[in-house]
Amino acid sequence: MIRVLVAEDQSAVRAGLVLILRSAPDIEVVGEASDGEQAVAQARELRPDLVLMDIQMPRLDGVSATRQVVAEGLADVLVLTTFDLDEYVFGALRAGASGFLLKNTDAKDLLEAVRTVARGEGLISPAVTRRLIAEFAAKPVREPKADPSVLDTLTRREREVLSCLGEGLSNADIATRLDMAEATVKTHVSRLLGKLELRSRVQAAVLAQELGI
Amino acid sequence: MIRVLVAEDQSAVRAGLVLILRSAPDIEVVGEASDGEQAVAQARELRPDLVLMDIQMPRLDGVSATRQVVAEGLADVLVLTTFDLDEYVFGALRAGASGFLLKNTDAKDLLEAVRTVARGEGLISPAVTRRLIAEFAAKPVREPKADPSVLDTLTRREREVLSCLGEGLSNADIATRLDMAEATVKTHVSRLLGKLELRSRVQAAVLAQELGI
DNA sequence: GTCGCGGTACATCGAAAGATGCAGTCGCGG
DNA sequence: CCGCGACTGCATCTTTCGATGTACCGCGAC
Repeated sequence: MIRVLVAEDQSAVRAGLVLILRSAPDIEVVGEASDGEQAVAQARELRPDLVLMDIQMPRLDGVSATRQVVAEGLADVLVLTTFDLDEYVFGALRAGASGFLLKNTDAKDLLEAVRTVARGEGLISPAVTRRLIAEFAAKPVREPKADPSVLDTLTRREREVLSCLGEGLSNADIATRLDMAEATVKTHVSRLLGKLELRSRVQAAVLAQELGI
Repeated sequence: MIRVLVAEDQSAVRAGLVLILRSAPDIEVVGEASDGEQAVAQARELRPDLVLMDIQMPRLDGVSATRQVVAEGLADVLVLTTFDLDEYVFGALRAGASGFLLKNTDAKDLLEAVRTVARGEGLISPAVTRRLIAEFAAKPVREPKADPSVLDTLTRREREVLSCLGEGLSNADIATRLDMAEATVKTHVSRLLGKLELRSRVQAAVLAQELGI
């Protein structure tokens, strides 16, 4: 039995969804929420297998609610919306949603989608999939030249300094932020340059950038 | 009528696919190819609506063939493979495939997939979708803060110097590469720092990185 | 022409960065 | 306990950087 929580602010739509879900023998609607905060609260309380989440909701929007539910590991989230705006799609997926459906999906497909996500798989409306693919393909390939393993040779302090270098801070700035003498900052800079085989803080900053620090 | 080209090196599998496709009244198999080069050639010749493309093929693999077909705008490509290796999936999608199916997909879903892609939408096997989402979500958000327009205020020489800064070169290094006195390099650095409202070459280097220079 | 202006170029000088030596503090095995 | 090594911290000294003033050239406006 798949335990589902329905989060949708328009009661008419919510009733329709619940009706559809109840029609399936293997699906149980364990709760309903009419805004994002309720959705998160009920997810904590009821521990459903899956949350059917609308995006447009008062108090806490669906994307934020999704982020929270996923972050706490409460349930998988299947996002449901009327509009397939890129902003919504990508926002929801980044927030950790397992699926993204448009509301024009018919009852049969909705049930199938719920089962698919409950199986731990992912699902996206075909109309949206193409744009997701396009977005994905457009992503620059993560240059693997920046090897995170070299960071292992650095001490914690050195990593902190490196991070600051990545922001373009001067030694004095770093000294203030990390609360140490400028001379000490220089020591750390010098040491990490040696370990990373770099010749100046500029190269260190570039490296920090590539490593996403 | 959806005109389909089937590209698959194993003749038994290919026969099976053709059989399934022919069973649909709205789908027509206009050609078959047993390797990647044939697939591209036939796509050029026959101009199908869609190419059903296997990944493992001799002479030219499916990903490369897909890239070529898409680049020439010949047809949409639906990739079909036995293994859902990340390498295949991401490679195929980057190459411009509109869909990605596993071979364990049943006949009904295969036909539906063909129709979906032919409609201009996208389609991905549920088993693969979740990983695609994960991969997508993991991508760092491309910070748009780096505004290429600020570069317009720089002179050619200053842009050249900025580019060198992005590589982490010292003033002496830059002087050598651009064949000018170190003092001159300093002038340019100083000027571009002013124009870009930066406080050190380190920040300039970081900016150059973000701008992909 | 010649005046102004933007781009390029160089020299000087104070400020910052980087190398180096050294000291205090942990934690660990002998 | 003691020695040892790794980490952190600071001070001194040389190198590099960056701001500033100046000069030359090419080009369009006057």
